[in-house]
Amino acid sequence: MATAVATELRNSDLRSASRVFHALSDETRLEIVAMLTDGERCVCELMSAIGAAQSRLSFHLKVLKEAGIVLDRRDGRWVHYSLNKDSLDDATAFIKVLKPRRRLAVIDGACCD
Amino acid sequence: MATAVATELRNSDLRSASRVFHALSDETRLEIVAMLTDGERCVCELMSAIGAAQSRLSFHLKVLKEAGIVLDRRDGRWVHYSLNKDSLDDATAFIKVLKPRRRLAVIDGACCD
DNA sequence: CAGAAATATCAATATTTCTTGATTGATGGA
DNA sequence: TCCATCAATCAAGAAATATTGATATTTCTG
Repeated sequence: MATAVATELRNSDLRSASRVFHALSDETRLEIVAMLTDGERCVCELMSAIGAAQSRLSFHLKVLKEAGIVLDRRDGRWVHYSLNKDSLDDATAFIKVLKPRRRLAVIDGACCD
Repeated sequence: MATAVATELRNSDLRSASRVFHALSDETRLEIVAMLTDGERCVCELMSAIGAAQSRLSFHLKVLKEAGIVLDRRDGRWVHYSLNKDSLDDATAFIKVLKPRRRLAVIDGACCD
């Protein structure tokens, strides 16, 4: 039995939203995103700022990239990462859809029995 | 070396934010939250709507509750869950802090070399 | 061209999270 | 009180994620 909202949300929406939220669910990745708030950074800068091993950082950057949260740009030997503002807007929009709207259950009376 | 934003974000903020995002990172839990958008529901309703075993649902509700996303209310034999609007607002506010602000790296010139 | 630097990838392991089935606790009705 | 119902918890196993160290790839420099 689908609710109004459940009907609005396609499965693909759920999947991509959960991927974005998963990408934001790790403290290391949040630190990365916070650093990128000031502008793009290369991996080497993130490494020293965050104090994580290179392969570990690379792993987390990949998660963020696959979720669409960051973009990468190669410049010679360096790869610069930056935030994808749109993806954060999408996340915000998704949360907005999830907000309480009306209290049907209370209006309708008890659910059960 | 902390950025301006990193300075703004205390560790406890990162921890609670990652907990909230983790709670939203699972499709089953997003379905639950979507259902609760229409108002509070008891576990039995969620079970049939979502088609998940009781212990599985209970597990996910606990994750949501510990992240502060849902509230529970006992009513006789039933426990009703509802959304905590504030927590979703907090998540939105947190994402807002994470948005790109200016492009220091570009203004400053290359990071490396 | 050889070597170094920056980053990605891979394989192995560790850690965390999820699912399932069984048990337990609480509540209300006969 | 006894039983049924609703929901939380627990234990065990499965699955997904994360970490580490080693290796591969690309690009720059001498």
